[in-house]
Amino acid sequence: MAAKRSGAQSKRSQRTGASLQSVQEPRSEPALSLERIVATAVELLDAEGVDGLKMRRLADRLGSGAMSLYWHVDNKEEVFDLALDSVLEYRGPPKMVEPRDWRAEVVHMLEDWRASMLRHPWSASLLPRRALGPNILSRLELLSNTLSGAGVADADLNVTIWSLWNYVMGATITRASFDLSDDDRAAAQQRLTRLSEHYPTIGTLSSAVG
Amino acid sequence: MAAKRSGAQSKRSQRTGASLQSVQEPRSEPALSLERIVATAVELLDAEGVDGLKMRRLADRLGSGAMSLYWHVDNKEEVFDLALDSVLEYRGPPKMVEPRDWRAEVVHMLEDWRASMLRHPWSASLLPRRALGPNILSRLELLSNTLSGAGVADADLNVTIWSLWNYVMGATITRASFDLSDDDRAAAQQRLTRLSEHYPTIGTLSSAVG
DNA sequence: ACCTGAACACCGTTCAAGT
DNA sequence: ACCTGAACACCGTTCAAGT
Repeated sequence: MAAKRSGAQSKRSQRTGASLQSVQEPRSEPALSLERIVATAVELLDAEGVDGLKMRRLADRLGSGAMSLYWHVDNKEEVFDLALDSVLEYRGPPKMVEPRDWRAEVVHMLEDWRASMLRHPWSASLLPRRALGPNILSRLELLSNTLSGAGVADADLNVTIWSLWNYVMGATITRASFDLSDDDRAAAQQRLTRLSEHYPTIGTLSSAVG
Repeated sequence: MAAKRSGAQSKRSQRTGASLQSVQEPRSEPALSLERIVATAVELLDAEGVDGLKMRRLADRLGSGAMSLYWHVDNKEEVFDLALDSVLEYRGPPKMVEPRDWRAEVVHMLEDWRASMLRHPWSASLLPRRALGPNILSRLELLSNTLSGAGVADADLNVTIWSLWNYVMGATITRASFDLSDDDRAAAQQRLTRLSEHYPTIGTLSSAVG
């Protein structure tokens, strides 16, 4: 996903005095691009969570000045939206199955969707609060078309789609937030067991959420 | 919910010079208390959403200095946790039904839970990311006990509870985020219909989410 | 015990400017 | 077209102090 086309001018090479902390950025950075910004934002979100994404930190990782981002992007919210949608891209079902089985196709897309969100735990809790990007809209469109082709009446499409949406979100969002960070997870676990004295039955609840 | 016991000393009455913007705070404020802080935080969250809760703004509403909050509360996160849990309090099923029907009891608690979250749309998206407070733990405990009493084997309790949890969350979280703010809602609606050209079927999706 | 203002560190973003 | 640092507004929180 990282752009690698042209070599960068590395205008800041003259700045390197002692190059103490330049271990993080080994070579001259490629030019800034929306693609690279989004990919790096996803990395940062994976590593540090939603609160870890700061414009300056993102710029640092990209080896650029903090303000350079604002030429490619309007504001931080747009970074969130782009990172979120980029993670939800759907490449379609495996080519193996040619006999178009609508049920298998729906299940595959939904399971892939859930897997994508679990791979990037911040995305699940972000998704309901942000506008729907093109990739998630594509998934909904595919779902809609497949169900429609399978014979679901137009009048029922709405409820069907939102039911599936709700099902996947419900089966994912709690599970994903358990994976948010090891610290939180450990703390939550500890808190649960500590409170098990006051809430006897609940104390035995494992974290097998999904 | 607002504490009303003792009159406050109103030490800042001597400060009022022209009292231009004192329309918002009609009388001498009651003393600060955790109860009052949490109740006001909920008000603020209802009115302005998650991003609208700032310590200074909260203090303003309470008619106190910004730093006074920090005597009652460790940090902003604790305010979130307390506000969230306060909104999830369960007062139990109506007294009418004496013949303890476990199914009715479970359904009532879950529907009440969902209704509570929809009444405070910020709470649904906050719940999966925060530690479980005493009120939500009480609900889980009640659920656990009721199901157990109804004959659900201990080995199945875990899966049962989390399935119900996931179902309620799925049925609530998307719906709640539609109610987050009228601005967002309108923008999302407009965005959906604008994008309906590229995604023909999706464009007809109404917001009848839940 | 309870409250306060000044001050600090940090962060998103504007702006005027550089190439 | 693309990038930059200085500067501003804002926010959470520390601290030393008041009553």
